[in-house]
Amino acid sequence: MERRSPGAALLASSSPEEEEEKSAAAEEGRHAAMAAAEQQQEEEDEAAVPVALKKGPWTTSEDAMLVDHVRRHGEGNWNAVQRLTGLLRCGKSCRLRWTNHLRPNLKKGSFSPDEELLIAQLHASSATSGPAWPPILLQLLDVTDWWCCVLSCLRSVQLPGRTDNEIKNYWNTMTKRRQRAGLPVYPPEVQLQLALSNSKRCRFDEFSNVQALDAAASAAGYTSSRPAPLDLARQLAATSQMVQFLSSPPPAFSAPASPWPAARPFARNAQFFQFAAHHSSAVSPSTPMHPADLSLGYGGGVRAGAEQSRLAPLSPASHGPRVLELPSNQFLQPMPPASAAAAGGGAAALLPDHHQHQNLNAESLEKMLQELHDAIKVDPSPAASGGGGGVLERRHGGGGENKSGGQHRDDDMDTLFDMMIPTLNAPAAAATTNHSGSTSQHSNDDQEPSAVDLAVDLQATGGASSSAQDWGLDGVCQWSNMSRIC
DNA sequence: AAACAGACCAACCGCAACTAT
DNA sequence: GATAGTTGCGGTTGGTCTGTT
Repeated sequence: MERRSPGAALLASSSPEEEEEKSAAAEEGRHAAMAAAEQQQEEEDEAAVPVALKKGPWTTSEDAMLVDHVRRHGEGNWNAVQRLTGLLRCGKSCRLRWTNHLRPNLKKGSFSPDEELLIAQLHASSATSGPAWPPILLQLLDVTDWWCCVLSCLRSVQLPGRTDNEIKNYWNTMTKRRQRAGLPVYPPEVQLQLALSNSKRCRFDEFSNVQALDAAASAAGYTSSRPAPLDLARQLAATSQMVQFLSSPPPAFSAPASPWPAARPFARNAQFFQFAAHHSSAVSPSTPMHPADLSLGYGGGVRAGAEQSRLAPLSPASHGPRVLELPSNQFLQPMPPASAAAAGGGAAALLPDHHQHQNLNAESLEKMLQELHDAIKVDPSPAASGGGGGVLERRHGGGGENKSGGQHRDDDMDTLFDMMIPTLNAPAAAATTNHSGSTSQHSNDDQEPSAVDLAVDLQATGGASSSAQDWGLDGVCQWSNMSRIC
């Protein structure tokens, strides 16, 4: 039951001729709109009467005006839309319309089993850690928010093209349905995840009891149409690659003080990686944000000490032609390989070759990650560690010395590697266990992967998100995927 | 065929957090 | 530090579609 909005139809791909016609029509409409807007502005100035903003469903012409506005000015500053285009919609409504319907690379249609499971996992973690769908691994590992942000890179590709609203609606509907049916909201593997989040010091072999989980899944009413369970284990395995890479060589690793507040970690993360052109708050490639800067921004909004503690550019390529941030590069603007790699984050590095996007240069990605690793080895400045110890210190009792926070970070990292490294050291056996167990339970399931390799099987971790068409749009890596989970 | 209920989804609202001035 | 503007998130509502009776 897929219903396409007028806006979706507006953005649907078509022939070049049609595109030209559309473009011309849009241009014409834009001029008319601009003229109307100017006239309206004059009238408003004269009358000084507040304009009655329109509510309710959007029309195609309104969509066209909004799309054209974003095409010209980029995302952000939504309240200017009404002023610049004459669109009788409040900025909030414009943002919502763009985000949920007009934005390119939106994924419509029903959720796949992979996505459903991921949503359950993400929701389960948010149930224990607060709002904003935090990374599931944060609760499992209790690592610093810095790591939270790194791991968010992985999560960002899990549900590409899905909007908050879409996920929210799905979740509300699904939970209502399941509760009405007397079934548990979370699938068994997510319940296990919740249990493990309490124990924290879980080990990989705790994930290997696939048959028991599948039995529980059947008992709980989850059908065999979903993929093999324990994708969480694969996520952990895939994530551990990222973690291990970033932390190599492990003894020298030193994570900076937690730079971001616990809430909305991913918004911060997106800012960290995006390049600015329009948005005032974005980070330009020539002025990369050091975590310490951000830590100073925590609470006080100050970026003192930025000059002496600048993070080296993630990649030399990031000095290349300036690319627009989110809204603009979605309009098929080329992206430097390193930028594309950054957009892909660690997850892209974990993609099997046949799943990697053509623009994702493995070497540049590796280089970027190495630079990132080097950057996070930089000791946080006193100001940063003192003022921005922030989340970590609060998590561990708050107000502690920097040294104390560092010790906690060490503990966190011990926990992290204690869990992660065995995943890498013994992936084959575990994969075999997982695979065989799953196959026995899902022998009729066409979605069962033909070969399970914990070290590289990101397809399982990201579900449908790992396909090339989901990751890229006509050769452009989807930066919007970095801004949120959907 | 009509009426009804449930599901789905777009849109709005209120609040909180963040940022710039 | 105060304030206004901007943005994001979660809850909620109302319209539309679909399946059932």
